[in-house]
Amino acid sequence: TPKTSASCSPAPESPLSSTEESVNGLAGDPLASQSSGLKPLSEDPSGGESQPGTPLPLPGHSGLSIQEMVAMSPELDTYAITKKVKEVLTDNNLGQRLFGETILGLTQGSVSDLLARPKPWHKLSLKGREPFVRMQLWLQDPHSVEKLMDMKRLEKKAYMKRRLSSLSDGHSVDAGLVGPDYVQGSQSPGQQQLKKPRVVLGPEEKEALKKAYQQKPYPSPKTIEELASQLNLKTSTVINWFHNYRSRIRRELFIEEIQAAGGVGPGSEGGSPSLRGSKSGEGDSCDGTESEGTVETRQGLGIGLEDHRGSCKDHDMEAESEAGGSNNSPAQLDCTSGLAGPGSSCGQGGLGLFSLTEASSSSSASSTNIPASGPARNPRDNNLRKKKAANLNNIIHRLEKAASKEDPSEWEF
DNA sequence: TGAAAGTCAATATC
DNA sequence: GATATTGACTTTCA
Repeated sequence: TPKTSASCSPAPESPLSSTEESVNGLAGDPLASQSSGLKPLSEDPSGGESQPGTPLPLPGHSGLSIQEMVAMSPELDTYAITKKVKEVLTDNNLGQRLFGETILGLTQGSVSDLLARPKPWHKLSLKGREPFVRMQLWLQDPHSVEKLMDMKRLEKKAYMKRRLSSLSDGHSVDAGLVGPDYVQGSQSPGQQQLKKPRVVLGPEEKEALKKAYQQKPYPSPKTIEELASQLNLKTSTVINWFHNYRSRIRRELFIEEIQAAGGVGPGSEGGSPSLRGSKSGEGDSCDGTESEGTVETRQGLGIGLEDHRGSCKDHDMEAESEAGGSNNSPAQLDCTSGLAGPGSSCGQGGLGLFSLTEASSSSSASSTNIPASGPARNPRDNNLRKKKAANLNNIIHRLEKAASKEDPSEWEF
C-alpha cells in the first residue's frame, strides 16, 4: 500500500487497527507503540474501565475486537462525538496528529476531516464507524486525556533526544518527529524520484469542473475526455475530481443540514442528530422523488447496524439535496455513562456514550433541505445553496429528460 | 464492475 | 507548528 512511508502512523496498516485488534488497546497504545517506540500510554489493559451502568461491553474485559464492538454498537451521534472530542482536544491542547495516530490509527488529515465533517452514523459503513466507536471509548475513559498527555510528553522527550543526538552527528532529524521511517533523508534518491508530484488544480480548472459538475454530476466518459483535454488534465484526474467532489459535497450538505435544522451545530447545544433518511438510506425512493413521509422505521436502537447505504447510486443528487433528511432529533444523551470526562458538560449533546441515541427522526421529510429562503449565514452557505439548487435542477432536468424517452436505455441515469 | 466510502499524504492556510 | 484542504489511491459494496 502507499501508506508505507508514514511510519509513525501506524495506523491503518497496523495490524492492530484492523481485525485482530482488541479494544483493550484503544487507549492508544496499539498504534503508537509500534513504530514510534513510545511506550503505550497505559499499561492498564482496561484502557479505561467503563463506567458502571454503561451498556457497553467493558473494554479490556470483553476481549471484543473493535469490529465486534462496532457491530454491537448502538447508533451513535457522530456529530456530538466529534464535537466533544474537539472540545477535549482543544481544552487540553492536544493535537490531531497525536490523537489520530494514537487513538484512531489515522493520520492528521483524516482526523481533521473526520472531526470537521462527520457523517451520520447510518451512512457509515462498519469501517467508517470504527473511528467513532474509538472516539466514544476514548471519551469514556476517565484517564484519556491524562494518557494522551503522557504520550505527548514522551514524544517530545524522544524528539529532543533524537534531536540532540543528531545535532551531535551533524544532521537534522526534524522529519523524524513524525516517525522514524519517515525521515526524508532516509529515503533513497530513487525512492524520492518515484513519487508522483501532486497535481494541484488551478482556480480556473476547478471552476470549470464545478460548472461541469453542476451540469452533469455523473459525466459520461466522453464528457470526461472532453473536460480533460480542454483543461489539459489527465482523465484520471478528472474522474478523481468528480468522485471526490461528489463525496465531499455530500458531507458538506450534511453538515449544513445539521446546522440548519434545529440549531444544532457548532456552538449550539443539543447535540446532533445522526441525520437520517438521507440518501439512499432507507427511505429514499429511487425514482428521483423524495419519499415524502417516509418515516424511518429502522429505529435501530443500535442493533440494525447493517449498512444501509444507497442503492440508487445514480441518484445521489437527491441525496445531496435532502441530506440529513430527517429530522434530527437530538440524540439522547446519556450523561451517566461516563462521558463526563475531562471538560465534559453533559448538557450539550452529550454523547451518550454508547447509550442509545434516539432513533430519531420521526418526521422525516420535513427536511427538504433546501432552505428556500432565509438569509444566508455566510458566503459558504450561499455556495452550498447554489450547489443544492443546481443539483436539484439537474435532477429535475434528468427526470424530465428521462420521462421523455420511452426507451429506458436512453435514460441518462 | 462502477460508484461510494475511507484514507493517505502533500500542500495550503491559519 | 497545528489544522484544513484535496488529489490520489485502496477497499467495500450493490
